[in-house]
Amino acid sequence: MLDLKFFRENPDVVREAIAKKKFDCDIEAILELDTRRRAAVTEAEALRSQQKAANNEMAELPKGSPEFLAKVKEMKELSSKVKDLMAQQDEADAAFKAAFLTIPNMPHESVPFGKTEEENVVFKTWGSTDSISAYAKPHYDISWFPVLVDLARGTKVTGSGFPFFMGDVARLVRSLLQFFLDENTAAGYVEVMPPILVNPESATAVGQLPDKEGMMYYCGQDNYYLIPTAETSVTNLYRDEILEMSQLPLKHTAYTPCFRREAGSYGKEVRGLNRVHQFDKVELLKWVHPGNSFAELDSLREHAESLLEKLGLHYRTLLMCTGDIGFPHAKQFDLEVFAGGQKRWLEVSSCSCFTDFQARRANIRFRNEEGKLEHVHTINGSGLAIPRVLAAILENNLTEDNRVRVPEVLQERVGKEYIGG
RNA sequence: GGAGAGAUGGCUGAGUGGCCGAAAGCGCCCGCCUGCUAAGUGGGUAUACUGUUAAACACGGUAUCGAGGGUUCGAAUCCCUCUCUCUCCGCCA
Repeated sequence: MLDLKFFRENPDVVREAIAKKKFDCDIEAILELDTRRRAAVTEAEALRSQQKAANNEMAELPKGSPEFLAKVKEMKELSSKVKDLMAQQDEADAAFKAAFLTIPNMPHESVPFGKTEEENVVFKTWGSTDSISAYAKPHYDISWFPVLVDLARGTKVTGSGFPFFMGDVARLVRSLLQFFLDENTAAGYVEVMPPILVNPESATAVGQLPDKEGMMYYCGQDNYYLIPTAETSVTNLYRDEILEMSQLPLKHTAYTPCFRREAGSYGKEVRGLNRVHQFDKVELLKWVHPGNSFAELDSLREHAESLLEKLGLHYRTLLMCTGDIGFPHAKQFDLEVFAGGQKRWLEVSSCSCFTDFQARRANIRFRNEEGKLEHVHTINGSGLAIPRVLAAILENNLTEDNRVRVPEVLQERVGKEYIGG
């Protein structure tokens, strides 16, 4: 969420900033709710103050004395008034808070203006189609693909979009995860294995509730959500805590399965590994000093990019335009790998800076140079998401004899130079 | 799942209806003192919201003793519900 004072004092700035995003949000109505809430607070507290003063007087009076009894009678009336006003205050408070939480983060000034994904800016391209095998084909068209990535049986066991990875592909997946974690650890990110179910408070803190309610799987019996990304649980690791400035930047990496309902998506876009409901991802997260956040975003992005480079995968980095960045995001880069068989770019990482938007919701602060409490800035990005990286490897490295050459950096872990065929 | 105990400020830990935002100790900060890191001594030491204000690190108010409800003129203190922690039993990968 935004800084309340800033919002109140600069509604025009906020209105203008979020108008560039695709989210609807009635600033006027929210300002109104704020005014109403403050009036309610002032009124209730004035009366409450009166009540407290009277109570202190009563404490001095002898218990059963006539004065005491008279006071009790008098106070009864005030007491019920206080109760009413407090209830009104609570109601006004709740209404305001709920509305305030629907305001998205403001895009950073370095974010290009644009209405749709068409207007994202290609920030960087690495490699070329020269690296792609002449025999490349869409991964789902490789003859042995249905055997080693068994979507049919996954559908039987769970539902569509829950693949079984088999044999050498399973091993390749595991190797990728280990490779990413090892690289991230070497870059100073401390490994974490978090819970993959979270409570609603955690989902709210990162901005997934109420924005993306329908995207998450929900365990109603216990009121838990399955995480759509490790960000959801790991960002909450330090919720309601005060960090030491000397700890910043705090860096973590986490492997988790991720669950996304992706309701309503069908067709070519979702064939094979392009979009599944459960997938594995390694995430990178940072908690940083507000002064460095955008430089820290760049270094995180560059690290994520280095992973693709080490795998030898042709990719591009998009600087997302205002109309395509997410609800809690101030700035966002997407990394897209080129799948040479499908001849499509597939998103494998999204690296974002949330400024203090999440930290405010999650109440993550640090003591700054002046000893005052301040919210940290949070940054995260995938490093990386498995299925589409896997898809690109399968497509781009397909050989004449229908096998797939394992990227060199993984060959030792996989124990083979070629798989499939 | 069953039985019992508990949850208080950065930490330890008092406090069973009013004068308790909360004793005391520790820690931390500021000052004094002492010819050197120690001891002693005086003071200070939460956060959020809100009002006054041009604005405040200024002054005032309210809230916060696990969470939510209730009783009462008044709740850290009494009652109910929930959550979590610990101990014992059962069950189980």
